Amino acid sequence: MEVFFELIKDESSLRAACEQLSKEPVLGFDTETTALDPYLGELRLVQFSTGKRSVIIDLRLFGDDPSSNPALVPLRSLIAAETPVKVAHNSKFDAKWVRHHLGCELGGIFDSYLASLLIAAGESERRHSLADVVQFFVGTELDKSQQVSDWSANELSQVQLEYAARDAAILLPLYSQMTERLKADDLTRVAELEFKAVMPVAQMELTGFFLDQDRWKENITRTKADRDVIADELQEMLAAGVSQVSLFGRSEINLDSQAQVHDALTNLGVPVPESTRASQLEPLAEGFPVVAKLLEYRTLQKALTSFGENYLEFIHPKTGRVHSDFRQIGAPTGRFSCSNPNLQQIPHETAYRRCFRAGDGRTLVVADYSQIELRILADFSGDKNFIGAFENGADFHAAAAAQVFKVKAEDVSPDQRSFAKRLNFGVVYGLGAARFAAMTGLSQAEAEGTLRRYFATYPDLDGYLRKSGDSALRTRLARTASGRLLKIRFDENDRAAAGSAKRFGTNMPIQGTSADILKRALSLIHEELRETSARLVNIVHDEIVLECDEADADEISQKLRNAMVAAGREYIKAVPIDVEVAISKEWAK
DNA sequence: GTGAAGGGCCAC
DNA sequence: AAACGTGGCCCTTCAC
Repeated sequence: MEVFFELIKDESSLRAACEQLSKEPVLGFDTETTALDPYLGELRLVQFSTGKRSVIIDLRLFGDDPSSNPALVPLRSLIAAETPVKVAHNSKFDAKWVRHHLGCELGGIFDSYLASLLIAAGESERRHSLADVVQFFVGTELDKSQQVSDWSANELSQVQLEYAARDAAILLPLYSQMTERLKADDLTRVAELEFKAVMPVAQMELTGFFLDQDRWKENITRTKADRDVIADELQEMLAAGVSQVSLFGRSEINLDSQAQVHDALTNLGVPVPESTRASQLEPLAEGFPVVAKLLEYRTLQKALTSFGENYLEFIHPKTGRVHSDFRQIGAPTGRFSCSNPNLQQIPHETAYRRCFRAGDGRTLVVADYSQIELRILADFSGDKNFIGAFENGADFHAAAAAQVFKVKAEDVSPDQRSFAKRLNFGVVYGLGAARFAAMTGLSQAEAEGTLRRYFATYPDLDGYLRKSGDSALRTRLARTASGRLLKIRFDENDRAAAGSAKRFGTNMPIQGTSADILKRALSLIHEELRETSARLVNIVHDEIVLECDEADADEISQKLRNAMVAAGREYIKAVPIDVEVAISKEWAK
């Protein structure tokens, strides 16, 4: 593929080129950088393409700090503008570099990577690299061999420039194919929702979250000491079952080995179930102190291995903060995933959460949706009683218990509330009587009775869940409120697979609508707080954490709440949206 | 040494 | 007859 390109080296040709480009409705957009981390590398090239012609800007020729060079004003305006639309593949990457090195936002995003994920609708075997997506939608081969070439060389080779030009150019035919496909699959609305969330996420990754090293290390030291004591005691207890085989005193077993622990427990006469997971062992803990000790060890060991030194390695040498990778379509439901490190699985205990805190003179604003998935379920089902429980005061689970067990609100027993709560959460996932019995200690018959009673109280909820599951099985499709699509694949001869597919198909619209709402909130917040001291630092499915100047905290928290409620109302009409907001120096409530 | 699978457990 | 959804990441085990 021959691509004509112009290499921009000076201010006047840049101004002329930007003027021309700004008249286009759509541009391919790409960057070349000397590293993957915007804090550690140079933004070397910025490329635009109309498809026929590409423009390559060599930023090395515009000074050491492009963000303060007035010659780049036309470039920044073009990049930040909502039109032309900028088609980019994984635009979060380019947005971070542009934000950090040019000091402007990337406006008018059409992201071919996110679009590809939406169209794939959960088909996990599909790949989404630019080359894969171009192959799939345009039908041409794309050579990516220059992607890892040396973009820090003083003189870029003709081959490199042609690669840069072509990568931007291919995005135009890709755009026209993908927009058609998005329309055909009724995915335009959710695509727009995703594209508007890119910039907030890019900014969040750049900002990072401050992790207090000293506090974190105190945790490690304390946990290590506790773990060592427990490990010794556990070895001692387990040795009773295996000591005969060793001539050299006590034989150590590997406490982290499933198989060895299982054998040792069996030798001690413990009736170990097939699995030694905590939920299986818990009933044995009372009768067998060694089992209790093992569970104690596991908790401490988990804390040390998953939430220990490893997190400290992620503190950035330049910023002193943790910059995780957030994938905005991390799950086929549309939920985010987070890694390196995962900030969505920090233990709830204060000892851990308080390590994530605001910088000096700053404070955190922590907001989360109250029972958002249950509200979505209430709205979707239209069940009058279920909706009513949200309107009957603050304690939803108690209100539900009163309805299910037909008692006055003030007469709800702790057990009744607990049953109702477990059912409320469980029904979203397709909880069955056996599991409910196992988790509550009820007999199978009692569990079945309680489930029946629950669904008798909420007949339209029952009806909705049945209809939703049946439809998922029949059509093999599910959608969220924004139109996000899931294709469900299963072998219909495999009953377990069909059951699993049915539960997934039922759950996806609920979980996915929650993700829709969060993403909508992100873009509203981004707009609303653009000129303020507030920065997004973390998101956890139904929770948003901002950091701002202490003086602004009240105002920011108001705006955050308003944006989150407004986002919820766009999708949920029949049930009030409730957001809890806290202002705190630490990420602990 | 490396990588995949399986078990386990943290979050929502 | 079925067995509660989504992720990331740790460790062990086993194959290459």
